[in-house]
Amino acid sequence: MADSDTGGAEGVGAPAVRPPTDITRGRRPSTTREHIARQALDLFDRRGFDATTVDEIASAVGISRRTFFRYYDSKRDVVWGEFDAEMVRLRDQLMGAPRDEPMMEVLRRAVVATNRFGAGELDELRIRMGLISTVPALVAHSAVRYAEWCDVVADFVARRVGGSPKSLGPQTVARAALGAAMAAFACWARHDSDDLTGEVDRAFRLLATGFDEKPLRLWVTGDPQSSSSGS
Amino acid sequence: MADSDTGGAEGVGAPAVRPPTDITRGRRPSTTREHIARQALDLFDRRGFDATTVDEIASAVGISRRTFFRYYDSKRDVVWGEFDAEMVRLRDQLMGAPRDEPMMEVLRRAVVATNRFGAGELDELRIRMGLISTVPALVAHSAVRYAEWCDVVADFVARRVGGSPKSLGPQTVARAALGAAMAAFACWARHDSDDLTGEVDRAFRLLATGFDEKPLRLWVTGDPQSSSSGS
DNA sequence: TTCCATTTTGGCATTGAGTGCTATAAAGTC
DNA sequence: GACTTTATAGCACTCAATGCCAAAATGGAA
Repeated sequence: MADSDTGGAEGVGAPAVRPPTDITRGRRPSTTREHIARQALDLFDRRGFDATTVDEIASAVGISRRTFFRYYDSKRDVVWGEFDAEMVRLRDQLMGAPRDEPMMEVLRRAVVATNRFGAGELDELRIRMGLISTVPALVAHSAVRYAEWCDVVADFVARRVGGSPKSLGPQTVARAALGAAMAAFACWARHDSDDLTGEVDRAFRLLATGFDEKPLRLWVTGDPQSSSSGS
Repeated sequence: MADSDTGGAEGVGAPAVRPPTDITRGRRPSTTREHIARQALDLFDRRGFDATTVDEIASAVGISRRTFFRYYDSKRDVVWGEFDAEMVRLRDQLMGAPRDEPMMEVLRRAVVATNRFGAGELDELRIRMGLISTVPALVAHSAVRYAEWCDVVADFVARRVGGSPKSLGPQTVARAALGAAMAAFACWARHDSDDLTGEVDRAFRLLATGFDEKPLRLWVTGDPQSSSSGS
């Protein structure tokens, strides 16, 4: 009550910062999540994630340690950035697909679509993905951050094949799909394949064939050091 | 430098405890990993993982906090128990399979085989699996603990289809397979399906068909509460 | 201008995990 | 009994994360 509501069901990672409307009352925030993320990623990239303390990040941004934790719930969360927003897109993509399109095809196209990024974002994204797939603390945290992603996929699968989203079928599809996506991300972040969506597409095509060994063209693609082009 | 090495490349989870042979020199250990695990799991089960401090575990066992960390690298590692030993079995199963047997069939049988447990172990295993798949800190840690599992599978796949174990194909199979296994574990730990290997088998059969929607018999199995029969 | 409500910030204290160092206790050997 | 080996306990320390409260900053109202 006593609140000029305008919707604003957006404050997932930003607790009190970023009010729903642009009313400017009270003290203005001294920084932004984006600014903090840029400074932090720069430190992570140069000194390493574990070797960078929250105090150093806060000091680089020009805020106190306590304020840092008002913008991000943890040091790890900085690396994920605005990941939550992408989940809405994934759900829309999955639920908006025609019923007669095969399930795994919908899934593949949805994941590919939600992972298209502009050329300007790719450098920072590669740093993020590289950290997520190599630093143990972040590899660990990814399981928690991607849990909601799994829920979205499991809901979609449950609608298609029936049963509860918690039952074996939907859960297996969701977690296997997550594995495929993470494999694509990690491979893209490792070497310099500039084609992130291509890697995702290939991973999901492999998944949808049940990893059949016969179509070798699906297997010999993303291997930069061995295959010398051709074939 | 200045270090009398004796080999001993076995100390993964048990740093100084448990020497390779049974020579009894020096002070004898005052407890065992198993004893600590039992006490800790009991506390986790009753009070919750996060609400249980290492001090409480140590006090329950009758050792000091510092000694606890000589038996386990972290509080989370207690829940995994002797997980490392199973990895050797998995590798043996995978590498010992005949070349003409289909890859995904070998994988399914290997994972099923390494997850057979005696009736006496199932109660504790369910507690472990329940914690691993529900407590956020453990869900997170699972990504790190299962990384080696993924490496074993990726090595196996790379031998079959060629290329580096780090390339997209093997990585995708490995991570998707891990997802399938985790889904089976979680479903088994949730409800009271006493058939753990059955769940694993079903998950890997789904995976090997590329999650084809048509064979409905694969999808409608593990769904205890809903499924009022009829579509 | 002064007071007030609102919102962000910063400092302080606290908890808890995890690590390094050192002294001590227990066991066998000479 | 002296010596070596091994495990333990205790202490100090770092760092992430949280709760609490006072102070600062901003706009609006009296």
